[in-house]
Amino acid sequence: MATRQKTGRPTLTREDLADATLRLLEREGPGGLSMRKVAAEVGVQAASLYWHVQNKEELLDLASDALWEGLEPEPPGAVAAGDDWRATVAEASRRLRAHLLAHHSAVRVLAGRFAPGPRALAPMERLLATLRGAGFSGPDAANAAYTLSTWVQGFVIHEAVPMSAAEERGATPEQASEEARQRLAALPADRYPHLVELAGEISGPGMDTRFEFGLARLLDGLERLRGTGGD
Amino acid sequence: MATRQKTGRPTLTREDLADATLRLLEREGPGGLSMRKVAAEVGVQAASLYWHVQNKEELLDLASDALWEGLEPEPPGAVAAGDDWRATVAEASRRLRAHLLAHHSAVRVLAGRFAPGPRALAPMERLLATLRGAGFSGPDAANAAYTLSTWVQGFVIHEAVPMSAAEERGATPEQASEEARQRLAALPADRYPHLVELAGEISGPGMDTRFEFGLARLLDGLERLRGTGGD
DNA sequence: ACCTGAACACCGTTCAAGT
DNA sequence: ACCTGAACACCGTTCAAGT
Repeated sequence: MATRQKTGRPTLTREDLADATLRLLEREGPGGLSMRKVAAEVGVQAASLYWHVQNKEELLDLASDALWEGLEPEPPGAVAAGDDWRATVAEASRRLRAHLLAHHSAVRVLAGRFAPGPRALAPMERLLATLRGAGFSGPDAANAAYTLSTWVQGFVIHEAVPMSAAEERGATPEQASEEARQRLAALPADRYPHLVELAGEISGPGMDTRFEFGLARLLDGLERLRGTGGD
Repeated sequence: MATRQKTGRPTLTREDLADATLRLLEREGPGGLSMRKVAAEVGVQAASLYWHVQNKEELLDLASDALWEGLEPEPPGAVAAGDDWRATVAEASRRLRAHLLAHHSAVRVLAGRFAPGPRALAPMERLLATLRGAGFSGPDAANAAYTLSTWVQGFVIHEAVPMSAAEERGATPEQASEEARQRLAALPADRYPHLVELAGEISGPGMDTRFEFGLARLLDGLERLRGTGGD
């Protein structure tokens, strides 16, 4: 009894499994994930998953691709064409960061699977279009897009991991960053003079500022490559 | 019988456990890791690990910190002081990438744990020293170091994951990147014109070129912030 | 202080069997 | 074509007990 028909959908999709995995990850955190629980989440026995998916590995790959779902394109009207490629790229980067951060628990688990899946294609295409429209050559646009997206993802991993870890321990991000600051400040000043001096700057949590800093440097570097630098 | 004394070392260190975990990860790949196997690797029963470590989570954190071991400082004499901060930072970045890539299997598993542990302190201190020596303010140096290291780590994750995944399937990196290229080239050209056009550039495997591209952009952006742009 | 043996609840995966 | 039940080998973790 209690077969799947009650959901109304004819059969289980691989997408359904990916979504269920992501949902479970957000709800129970890392470690709360198992084939049996994913199966339960979609109303089926664990063994049934192996009809749709080869193994857990493949399920996690599907989930990591599903992470791109819901990343909205920046509104095209909000930004002028031509020379304002900087604003467009900046906005896309900020949206990507915010989107991934909204799934920080999943990011922590899926970080080791960041590889471009089918759902990452559309955002990548948009970024390439912006860059080519700004006058970058094909290879430069490809390299620039790669640099930007690896940076944003690396940034978010570093942001999401302590966030998710602190959450598990029941601490706020502020508490966690204050602890980090104290650890740095307590270091031997003769061996680590700069870490001690800059403990406050290093341990955040001015993450927005830090993101904008990196973004601005990257865009400046790209602008210089592009040849002209004025507005 | 067969107690630990035969190794000569008095007792098991947390460092020993971290090293054993890393060794196991490299040797058996992701999925070949278990408390029982780590215990066997150090010649002990699984239950004994819980004397040294709270749980598997903590063991993996130790291992992710051990990943920084063996990262050699760039030779100070190889690079002139003062204005050649670019060369020093570039060399440090290349060394970090090479070092992490030499542990790509571990990187794939530990990617979701990239947070600064005790062994990451020395490299970070060196980077900060270089940047401050180049004239960056404290906050700028802290932000620049953060940007650089998140980027390198994000880059390496994207490089290591397909590498390690291909290895598991018994394919070479070249085969894997050729497959990726074909998948991109086969996309509908009306929806993804740029991805199709740039399939070759995007799927690599010109990873060295791509790394140098990102590094150059980042350094250019930092140089501009620093104020002057000559040599 | 450090390690073992045995146990518990749970896990990923397979496979013959059902519809 | 899709799902189940039962089974297998293995897992993380606890805990009383040993030395």
